[in-house]
Amino acid sequence: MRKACYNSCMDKLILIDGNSLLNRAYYAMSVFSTKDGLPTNGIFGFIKLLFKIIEDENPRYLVVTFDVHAPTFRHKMYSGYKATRKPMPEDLVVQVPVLKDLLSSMDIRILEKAGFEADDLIGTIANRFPETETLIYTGDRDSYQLINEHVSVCMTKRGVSDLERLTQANFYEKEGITPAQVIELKALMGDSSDNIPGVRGIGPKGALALLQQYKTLDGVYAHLDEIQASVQKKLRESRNDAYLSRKLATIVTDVPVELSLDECEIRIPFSEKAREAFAKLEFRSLVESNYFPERQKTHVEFYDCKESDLGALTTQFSQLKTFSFSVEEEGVHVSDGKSEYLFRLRDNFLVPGFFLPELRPLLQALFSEGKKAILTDIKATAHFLDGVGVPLSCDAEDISLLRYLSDSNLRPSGAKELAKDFSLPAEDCAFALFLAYREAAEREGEVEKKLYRELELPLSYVLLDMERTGVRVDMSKFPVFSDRFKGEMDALSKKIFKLAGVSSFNLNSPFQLSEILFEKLGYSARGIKKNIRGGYSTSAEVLEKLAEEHEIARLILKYREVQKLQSTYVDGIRPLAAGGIIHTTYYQTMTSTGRLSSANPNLQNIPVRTEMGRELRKLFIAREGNVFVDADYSQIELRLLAHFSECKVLVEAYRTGQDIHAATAEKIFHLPHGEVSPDLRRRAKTINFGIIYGMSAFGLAKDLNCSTEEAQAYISAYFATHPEVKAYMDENVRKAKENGFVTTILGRKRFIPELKSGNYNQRTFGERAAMNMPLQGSAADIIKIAMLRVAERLKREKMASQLVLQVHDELILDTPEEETEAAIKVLKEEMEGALALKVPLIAEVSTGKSWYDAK
DNA sequence: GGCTTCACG
DNA sequence: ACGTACGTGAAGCCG
Repeated sequence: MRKACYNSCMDKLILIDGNSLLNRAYYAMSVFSTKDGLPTNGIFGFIKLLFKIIEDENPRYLVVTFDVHAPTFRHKMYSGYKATRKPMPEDLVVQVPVLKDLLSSMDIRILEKAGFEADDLIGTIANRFPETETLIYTGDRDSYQLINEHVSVCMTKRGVSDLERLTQANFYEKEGITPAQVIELKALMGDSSDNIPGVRGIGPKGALALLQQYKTLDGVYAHLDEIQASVQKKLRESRNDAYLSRKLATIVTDVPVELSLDECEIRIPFSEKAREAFAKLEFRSLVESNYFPERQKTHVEFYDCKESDLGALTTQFSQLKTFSFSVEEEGVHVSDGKSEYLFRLRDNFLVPGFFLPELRPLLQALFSEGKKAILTDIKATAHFLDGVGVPLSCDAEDISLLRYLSDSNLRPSGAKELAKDFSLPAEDCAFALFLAYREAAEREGEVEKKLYRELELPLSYVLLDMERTGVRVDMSKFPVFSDRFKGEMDALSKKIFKLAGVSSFNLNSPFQLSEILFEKLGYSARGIKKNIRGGYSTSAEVLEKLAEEHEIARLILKYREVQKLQSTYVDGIRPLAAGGIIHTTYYQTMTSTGRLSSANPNLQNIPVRTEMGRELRKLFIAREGNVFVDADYSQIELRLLAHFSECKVLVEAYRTGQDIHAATAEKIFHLPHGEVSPDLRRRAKTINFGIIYGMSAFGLAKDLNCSTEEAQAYISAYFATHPEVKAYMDENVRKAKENGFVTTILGRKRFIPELKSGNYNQRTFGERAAMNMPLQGSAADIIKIAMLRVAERLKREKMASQLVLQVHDELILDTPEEETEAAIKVLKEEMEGALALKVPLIAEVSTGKSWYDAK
């Protein structure tokens, strides 16, 4: 909400490039529309951003500019003009007039003028009120030239929420030129998206170098003779273009428009007319916000549980059908969609069991059968209720899951943050859940709704059971491991210090270690990596190179391994194993691909690759009289690659049950069948992994410890023998660039805003993510289906086996011994039958008394 | 709190 | 010409 603004606060003017921000908002939101089919995602995103700007900046004045679609004055001057900008998609075009009407209804000043770009209008206004602090919101870097002591630019980066603020103070530091040099730069380098030719043959690098030396275009041409011959030639040939470009790039700051500051003043709350316009667009959640006078009032009532009579409220709540509920530090929030009730905790802090007995009848009334609870996190709420001894017997909706399915890049947010999103005060966080649910219900597409209702929501209950059940650990083994590891570390560190010729140093400090290795001992290895702060890297990769010659590096590697096992897996896990059972938390909304993650402790990264580490799996044991039944999908991501790409070689190999890595080796190394050496098979395996990750020659080379050229040859050979895979990957990237997102086999979406980045690294990262996500995410989809099927079937067949672990492609049951055969059957059948692909899905099952044995 | 390192799929 | 595999969580150091 607009904060009170006193004497210290200067009147601020916000200038918004309407087309630019609408465009960003459109691509940042998933597609949704009103019940009449009018798409509104761009408008919605724009308004959210507008509200955020108002909240963050508290401006007194605000103007939104729009382009009128006609060739503009500046562009017309250049005869070669033709639009190279991507045309607006049709379902965004229709949103433009609607947005303008909406802004008008809010009494927000709109500025547009035929023949002038939004840029020019913004420049004109920024120029006109030099007394006023002015902030320009745009995605157009041309606007940088407008920066001065009273004008700053907020640049939209990826999506819309990420903004970079450029001011006179920080501009040079960030961009390497002054704002005034922006047009000089463009004059030299040009801009294809704006049809500014620039100097043919000079790019960003060259232009920057010239400007650093000669400051301006005039300066460059005044010193032509000093400039290196090849560049000089280009400059001479393109002189006219350069000066024309400079003109084209210069924003007009004297457009004839009439505008006074008074007309730009924003008035909050907005009018009744605006409220109706919002309602018409079905932005019901926003209608309820403080921006409108008619917002349903929420009554916040405080109860000290000790002193209040909760009986009347309990009766009142027991009549409710739907309610929202959130546990916060200061207390428990409940809303009926009209009011907010806060059950404040003594000392404003949640101490389990401290106040709760008094609240139990009320909670029982709320969570009883037949009701519906709107929550941010069903699992967390259920665990909370477990602590009070109240069962969660009613239906529940989970806002976190809904948000996650609408955009897997969103970080999980609690009720308090949702309240902020809706411009509500934090006390109204339960009420915010109502709004969030309504909004999600209004706007999610059918695919998201199905994924929510049929996959993630039921899965959350399966995960809840897994977390409640927990995994048994053998407490007696902790000291055994601890003693062994401590002894080992002692011996290793003594030897290391001796070889280093020092009495001691902190082996766990990469900095101290690098000093010893690279300065005191003066070692160096080919391609020693520097880390960000310029220091030497001591990563395993570097140490392994060093280890070829130096005993000390071998010992340090060993020390590192043992130290990791001790600190993370013994000392880290032991305190979480109170009572001999570990209850990990599975996060269902943490990853951008759809995978689960596990924390406190993380049970998805228990060592397995080295024998010493793998021994730790002896800590995890089945319950008394039980065994673990453990099944993992065999190469599920590669099988999905075969499925999606329909690559003949891959499909054939999987249908006939071949050793896939050996088969790959035969193809790319042109070997006769059955003559693959273990080493070549290993290489092929690495290449197969590389394919899944959107491999680069460099990355593959690093992993194979070979030259980049050699790695590139492998990649070329792979794509030559698997052309459909190449086509599939290219198609993934193409679609991702076109739509802004990629999808899994079930339609789960991941937006990849990095693909639109001007930064090469970000963009190629986006491309790799676009290749990987459909595979990793589809594998996640499939094991989630399998988990639902396994849980359901165990229940249906009244078995006592319990799901206890999920490790991405692996499921583990804790099974009574006499049930072992049945459990194997259930696990294998439900995993393999989870989804029918063009190649078989295979789950490999093993059993054992401990996780170590179940391999 | 950011960086480095390293455990897993 | 330029840095690079995809996705996580946890521990320890250092400012």
